[in-house]
Amino acid sequence: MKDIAEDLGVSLMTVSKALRNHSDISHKTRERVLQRMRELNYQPDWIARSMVTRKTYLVGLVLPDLMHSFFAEIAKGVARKLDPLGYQVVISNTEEDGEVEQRHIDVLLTRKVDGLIIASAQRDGKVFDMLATRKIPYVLMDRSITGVDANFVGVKDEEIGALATEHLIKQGCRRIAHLRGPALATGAGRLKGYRKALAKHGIEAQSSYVVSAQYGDNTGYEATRELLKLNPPPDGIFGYNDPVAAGAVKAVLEAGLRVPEDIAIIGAGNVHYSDLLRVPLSTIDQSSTVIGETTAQLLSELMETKIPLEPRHIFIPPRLVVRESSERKKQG
Amino acid sequence: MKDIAEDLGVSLMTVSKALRNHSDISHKTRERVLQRMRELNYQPDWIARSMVTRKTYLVGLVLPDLMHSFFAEIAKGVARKLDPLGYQVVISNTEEDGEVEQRHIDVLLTRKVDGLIIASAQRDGKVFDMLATRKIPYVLMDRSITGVDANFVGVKDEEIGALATEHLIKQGCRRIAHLRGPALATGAGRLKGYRKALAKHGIEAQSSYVVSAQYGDNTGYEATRELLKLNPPPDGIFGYNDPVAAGAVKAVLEAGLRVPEDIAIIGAGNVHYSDLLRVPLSTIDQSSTVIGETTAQLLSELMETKIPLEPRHIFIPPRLVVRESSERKKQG
DNA sequence: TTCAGTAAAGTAAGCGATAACTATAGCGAT
DNA sequence: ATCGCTATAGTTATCGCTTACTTTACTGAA
Repeated sequence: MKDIAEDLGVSLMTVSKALRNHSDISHKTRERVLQRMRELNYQPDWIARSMVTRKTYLVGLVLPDLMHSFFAEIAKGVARKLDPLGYQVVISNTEEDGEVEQRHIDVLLTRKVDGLIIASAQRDGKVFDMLATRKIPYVLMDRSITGVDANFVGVKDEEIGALATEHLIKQGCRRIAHLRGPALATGAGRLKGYRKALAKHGIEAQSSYVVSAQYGDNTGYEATRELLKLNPPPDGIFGYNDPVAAGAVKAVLEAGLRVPEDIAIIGAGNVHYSDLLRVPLSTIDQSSTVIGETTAQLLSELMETKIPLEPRHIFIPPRLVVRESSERKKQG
Repeated sequence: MKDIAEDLGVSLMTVSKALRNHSDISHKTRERVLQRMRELNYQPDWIARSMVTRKTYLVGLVLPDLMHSFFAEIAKGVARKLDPLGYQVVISNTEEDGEVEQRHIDVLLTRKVDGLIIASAQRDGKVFDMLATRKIPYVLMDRSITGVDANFVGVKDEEIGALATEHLIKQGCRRIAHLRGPALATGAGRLKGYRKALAKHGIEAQSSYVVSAQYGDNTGYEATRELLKLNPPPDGIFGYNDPVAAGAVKAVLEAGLRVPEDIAIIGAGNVHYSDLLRVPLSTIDQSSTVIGETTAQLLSELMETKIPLEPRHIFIPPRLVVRESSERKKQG
C-alpha cells in the first residue's frame, strides 16, 4: 500500500514519517502525503506496526461473567476510558472457571496485549507470578488474590459485609442469614464483615444461617428455600450479590412471607435493574463504572511508564443504598 | 525465540513446521521440538504469524449496549462458539451511536479482524457497502438495515410485534399501547407487527397510544406516565424491549393500578431477570444465546471459505413467554 | 571562500514468522 | 551402477512497517 503512496515520487520512509507527524518532514510534503492517503483510502497496517514497535494497543479484560451486569458495567467503564487513548479492549469471559481463565490469559499473551485487567476466579497466584516475571502490566479488579501483591482496584469486601449487616441490625433484625459467595476474596471478605458486624453487636453467629449460593441464576432462590425451613427462620438476609439477593426475595415471597416486614433483604453490587425488582432491592453500591474507569486509568499509567512502580491498591468506598426490601418504616 | 530452539541443531524452518504439525517433519524431530518448546516456555508470536498469513483470528463484535443483557448474552454465545475455533472476540460498545459505531468499525479494520458481527445503530448502509467492497466477511445481527443485502441472523421483528400484540388481545385488552423503539429495523418492524395485529382483529389503532421510548434506563417509565394521563388510558402495553416494559410496570404500579388486571404488559427479549421483576414480565423470547451461536457459526463459515457466498438470512422464531404481567386468569 | 550546522529526505537492516521452492539422503527397481 | 521416488530438512524472499543511520543541499558565521 505504501508503494502506492510513492506515486508522489518520495521514498517510503518519507511517507512513514509524514503519517506519524515526525519532525523532519516539511509541512508541504506532509500535506501531500496526507492528501494522497485520503484519496487512496489508505490505513496503515497495525499489525506490521506492532511487530516492530512491540506495542499492540490491545488490552485484555478478563471477567468471570459478562451476564452479571456489574461486570458489564465495568467493561463499559474500562472501554470508555481506554478508547480515547487508542487502546482496544479484548474481553474474555471465563464463566467463573479458573482453568478457562488461565487458558484465556495465555491466549491474550500470545496476542501480545499491552496489559491485562483481571477479575479473577483463581484460587492461587501462580498465573500472576508468571505475569510478574514476564513483566506484563496488569491490574487485579474487584477480587484480590491472597498472596499476590499486585495492583488492585476494588472495594474492601469486609466493609461491604459489615455495612450490609449493620444495616439489617439497625432495621431490627436479630437472626441474620448470609448467602455466601465462593471462597475467593470476595465471598470470604463479605462473610468476614458479616461476622464482625454480628460480633460487634453481640449477636451470636449461628452457623446454619450461613449458606452457600454460588454461580447460577437460581442459587439464591434455592439456598433461601433451605433457610426458610430452619426453626426459627432468619428475619434478615444478606446476599453476597444482587442476583442472589433477588432470588432470596422471590423465595421469601413465594413462601407467603413479607419483605421487609418478616424478612429484610439486602444484596450488593447495585445492578441497574435493582429498582425494578419485585421488591426494590436494598444493596451496597460498588460504583462499578468508577471501578472500571479507575482500573483503566491505573493500567494505562502502568503501560506507559517503563519503570516498574510499586503496586498500588485503590479502594473505592462502598455505599449503602436503602430501598424497599430492607426498610422497615416503624422500627430502627 | 526461535533461534533458541536452534540449540537442537535444526533449522528455523524445521521448528516452524514442527509447531504447526506440518506433514514433512519426522515424528522424532517434532517431539524434540515440542519438548524444547515447553522447556523454554516459548509461545509463537501471533503478530508475526498474522503478518505473513494475513489471518488474525480476531473477530469484531459491534454492539450497541453491553449493559442490555440481551446483548451480553449474545456476546457470550458468540464467544463460546468462536473460542474453540481459535478466534478471539473484540467487543466494541457503540452506545447506540452510529458515528461511534463507524469509527469503531474502522479501527477494527485497521486491526485487520478476519470478520465482523454487527448489531448496528446505523441509519443507512454506507458503512456496509464499504465492507462489501473490501470483501470483509460480516454478519448483521438482530437489526437488519434496509437497503443492505447482507448476511443476517435475527428474529423477524414484525412477528415479535404481532405475537405480543395478539397475546394482549387474547387477554382481553382492547386499548393497546406501544412503547416504540428507535426508527431502525427493530423498532419499525415491531411497530408494524403491532399495527397489523390490531388491524387483523378490527381494533382501531389510536396514534396517541404509540409513544417513543428510546435508550436510557428511564424512558419506559416516563413514556408510560404520559400514557396514563390519556383518557381513556390503555388497558394493555407492549414495550419494544424488556427494560422499557419493566419501566412501564413500575409506572403503572406507582399510579395505583394493577398489573395485569388494569393494564397487562408485555416486553420482548426475555432478559434473564424478567422473572425477578416487580411483576414477572411476560415477554417474547428471542433466544439470544442461539442468535449469538448461529451468527458465530455463519461468520466462521464465511471466513473460512474463499468463494463469496450468496448472503444468507437466518431467522430465529420468536417465542411467547407468558408470565404474571399479562396473564389474566379469568378472561382470555 | 570554507566549513560546521541544520533541515529534509533516503538507505539499510530487521521485527518473527511463513510460503514456496530447493536440496539431500536412502531405497528399491531396472 | 543408475534413475527416480519419497520423506525430511533447509534456503530464500517477503509481509508492511519502523529504528537508526547516512546523505544531500542549504544556510550563515568566521
